[in-house]
Amino acid sequence: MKQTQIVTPSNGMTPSRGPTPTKNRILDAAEALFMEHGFEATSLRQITALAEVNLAAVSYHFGSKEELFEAVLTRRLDPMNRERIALLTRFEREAAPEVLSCERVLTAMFIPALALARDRERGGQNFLRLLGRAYADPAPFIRRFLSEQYAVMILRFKAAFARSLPQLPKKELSWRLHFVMGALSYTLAGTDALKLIAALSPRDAGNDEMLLHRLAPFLVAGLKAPLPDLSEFDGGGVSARQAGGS
Amino acid sequence: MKQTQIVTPSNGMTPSRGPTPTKNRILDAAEALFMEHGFEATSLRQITALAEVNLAAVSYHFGSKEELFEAVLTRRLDPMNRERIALLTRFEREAAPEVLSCERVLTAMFIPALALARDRERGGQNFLRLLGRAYADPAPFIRRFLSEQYAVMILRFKAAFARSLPQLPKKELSWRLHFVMGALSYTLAGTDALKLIAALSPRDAGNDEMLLHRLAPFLVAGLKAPLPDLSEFDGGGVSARQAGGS
DNA sequence: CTAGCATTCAAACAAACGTTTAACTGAATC
DNA sequence: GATTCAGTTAAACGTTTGTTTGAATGCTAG
Repeated sequence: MKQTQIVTPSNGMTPSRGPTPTKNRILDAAEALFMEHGFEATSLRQITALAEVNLAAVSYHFGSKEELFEAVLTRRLDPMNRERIALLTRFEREAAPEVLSCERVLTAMFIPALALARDRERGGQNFLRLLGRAYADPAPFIRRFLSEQYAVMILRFKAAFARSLPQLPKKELSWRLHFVMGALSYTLAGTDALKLIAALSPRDAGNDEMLLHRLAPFLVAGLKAPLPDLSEFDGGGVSARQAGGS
Repeated sequence: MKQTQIVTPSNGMTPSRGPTPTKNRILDAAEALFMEHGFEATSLRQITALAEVNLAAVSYHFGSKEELFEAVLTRRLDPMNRERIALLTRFEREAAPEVLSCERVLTAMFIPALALARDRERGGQNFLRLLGRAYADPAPFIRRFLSEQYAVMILRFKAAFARSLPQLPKKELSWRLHFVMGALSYTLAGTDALKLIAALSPRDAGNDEMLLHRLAPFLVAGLKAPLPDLSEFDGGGVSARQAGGS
């Protein structure tokens, strides 16, 4: 039926006669519009109009609007997370037998995101905002998709962080990683939101590179923070113990 | 035409014959549904069905779907931000002539949010998630509304933070406040997202109180972090150096 | 009683939605 | 030259959307 995968004849035989592969035109348009208006607020007609393809092409190539959305995310997310893991592995190998520092682990998370943000040619800047938005979206299919996409990477990095912060209980680390992801995705999502707080020079806003370099020390300090006093929670009912672990 | 303000006869004259003021029923239903599905994905028909009122009542009482959304936010946000400012002022008065500590300023931000999270009777828990979602929404009318709602409070707190962190340049403080708001709203928005990272006991998830007590030390440490090395940005070149670390 | 007024209601509005259909294209395969 | 099949197309599918209308309702005041 569908699912044919365009051939992309990178060798010489067929001189790539097609104007542009429809599938990619749709993905590019969808990425731009999903980024700007979100999933629900973007219609397939807007997408196909911008992509200059037929409306039915979406159903044909992707099946549904939801599957299109997943394809838009996968296209960039999958390589980025793969890079993150590869980078972390390389860092660990280079540092061996020393344990990786917390900063270094965070760096392995940031560099691929940074590279994507810089890759203006292929949507970069905008895509990270789309991702940040997806993180806050409660739609079940988005949540399911994201946790599947991120599960491997998160577990890998959680283990690395645990090694570099041995004094931190497992549960506390989980929370702090959550905060890290929060600040990161919110920061990436909210170019507009910046104006809420800051009197920033126009040069600064939209400069994701500098942004992430400012974010990193903030997060590292947070990760290394002393443990919170949760005594008031132990006193009460079912005892929210703080995971003796270490 | 509209805008009549229900009388709420709290005294004895008319024994409150109306079953429930329509306006509040709509607000409650809208809050619950906007929280769960977001603004675009929630229809007025879902709202009026849940509220058990006529469809046209929304247009009559609020004018439009967008104005209803703003009313839902205002109802809780306005008092909360007023409380925040009042609390900060009280703290400052009590501490005078000493400067307020960074923790203390953050506490003034958190306590009203915490109180709202606890107020289960009036939507609390769910509302904070709705708010976190709104923060990530790029819809112009939402962005405009939020910055109007927050402008006063943010400026007030920014000044307070500046006093308690005198060594921090203004611009750096702006960024860090942005990160703080990011971690906060993402954390409040993402009860579901928690499961992405953590192996948390069911008791823990959804316990916003403990959550904020874990978040506070994380953010204080971030606010107090040493300044980042931004020398590479002064240089001018794009230079993808990989963040010295370790 | 009557007039005024705020509120509710069922019904309808045009517009836009995601998805499906069936006809058609054009190049490759036998 | 007929067949096959991935790809494209215009048109229509049945829903659902936010908003508007005009008549009904019930209370308050003159």
